Amino acid sequence: MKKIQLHDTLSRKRLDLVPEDGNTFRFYCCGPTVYGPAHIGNFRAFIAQDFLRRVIELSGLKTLHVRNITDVDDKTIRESIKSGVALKDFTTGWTDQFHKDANALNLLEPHIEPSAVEHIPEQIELIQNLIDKGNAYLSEDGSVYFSVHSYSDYGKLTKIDQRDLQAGAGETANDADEYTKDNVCDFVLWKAKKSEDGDNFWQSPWGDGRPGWHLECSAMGMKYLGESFDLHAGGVDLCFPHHENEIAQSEACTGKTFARHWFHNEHLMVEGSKMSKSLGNLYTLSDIIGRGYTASELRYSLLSGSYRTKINFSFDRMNEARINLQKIANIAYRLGGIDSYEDLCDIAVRDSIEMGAFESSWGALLEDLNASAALGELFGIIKNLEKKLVNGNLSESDKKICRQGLSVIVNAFGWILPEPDSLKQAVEVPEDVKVLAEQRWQAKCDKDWSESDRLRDELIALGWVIKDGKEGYDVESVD
RNA sequence: GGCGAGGUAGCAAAGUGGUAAUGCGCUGGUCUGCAAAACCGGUAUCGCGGGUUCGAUUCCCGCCCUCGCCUCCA
Repeated sequence: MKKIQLHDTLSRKRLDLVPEDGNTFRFYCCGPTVYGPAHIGNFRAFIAQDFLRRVIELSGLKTLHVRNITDVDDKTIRESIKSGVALKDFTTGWTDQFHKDANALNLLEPHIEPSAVEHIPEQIELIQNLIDKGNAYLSEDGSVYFSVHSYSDYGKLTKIDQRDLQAGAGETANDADEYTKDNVCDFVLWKAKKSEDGDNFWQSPWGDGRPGWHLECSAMGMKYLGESFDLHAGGVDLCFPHHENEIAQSEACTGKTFARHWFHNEHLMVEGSKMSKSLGNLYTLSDIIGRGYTASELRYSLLSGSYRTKINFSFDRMNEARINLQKIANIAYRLGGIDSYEDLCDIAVRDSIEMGAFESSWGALLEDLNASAALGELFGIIKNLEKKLVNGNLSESDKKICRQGLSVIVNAFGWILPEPDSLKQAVEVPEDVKVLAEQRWQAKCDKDWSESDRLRDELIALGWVIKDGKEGYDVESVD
């Protein structure tokens, strides 16, 4: 089977995705900061990562997927204190909520989901290492900073020139911290205890305090995936400074390449601008469901454009998702259903999966997860298949292969399909509706068109639509 | 100012040096008493101006516009 190709932010090239150990693809995703409900923009990132993982696994590779929970940082501490709940309880509540949403969106569970607050010893060790190597220094207030000057490759991910950093420093510096830094671009590894942090501090060789945000991902990534691993993922906004800093502190410490491949998804936009609380254009999964849409429809929407392109969220887009998912569900039903993800992965590990007519759609996914092209191919294939099914030109063995091919595509996108239309007719029709429908059919048979049309309008008003056939009719619920 | 993404039909969105997938919508047809549903078909010369080329939407140069990052952020 063809290799997966994926764009790499660091080299800015499309590269073959190959696990370093030739066996298991090890990757790290920056997880949620659990201080409130994740919004659908956050989920775009997690869905993109899930999509990547599914394609990798369906192509026959094993993965080791680590996604952290950020449960100690400025925001979690601030919000927990504001709500009067202990940090641990506060973050546990939002972590649970995140899991519920992730589950509804059919995200595969990461193999390891480390919590930052439970890895403080590892973070302290990393800091000590950096101090010993001369890459970090202690400031007067007991904080520890990473010295950007000490790492000559600083800025390689986002192509930042150190001179530019210094030039821009005067404008972007945080006044409160400025005097403690050799260079304003130095970033904090260990934050000295402050009164506003309440009880949320830990002991360290440099006094009480807490770890800096950038550090946790380096510490946990290296702990679970090794000093060098296959891929690191996150939203584009994390490129700088978060990932740039992760690279600096990790590589300064180990002298090895931190992540071999960088995967960044673009933002989700709403009404043409970035989703944010201040603009009031922020949606959570609950908001979407409250509007009558399903999590799967959201998932379809968020994957219907390239992960590297901004997507403008809209309810028109959600409606389109609904219609298309229904179309896919209908063909899936006619082919005999969808095979489970686990079964498909089992086959993929042993052998390449036969894609049959769906080869072109799958091929598009292997080329930098080209979802748009894959969907384009998919609908073309579906159209052909329907024609064959109608004409009875699809043999049982072809049908079986098609079912498998479609199953791979459906599972790669991770859609949970709705009931096919043909099963929806089984929905219980109320007696009075049945009576009206029967009366209409009679009127129609009697060629009493005005009465027939009147009864049909009446049924529509009740929310039922008549679909006439040659020998009879069906009654279906509108929507 | 620095870095980055993007401008393709009403909307969404791929793609390619040789006259542009796909989905929604719209529209014509078949079917129907008329509809609905279904099926068949139609629907763009690719931001603007130059250049390279036999030929550019696709390559190069300039310009305009949109958006993101540069402070926390998926």
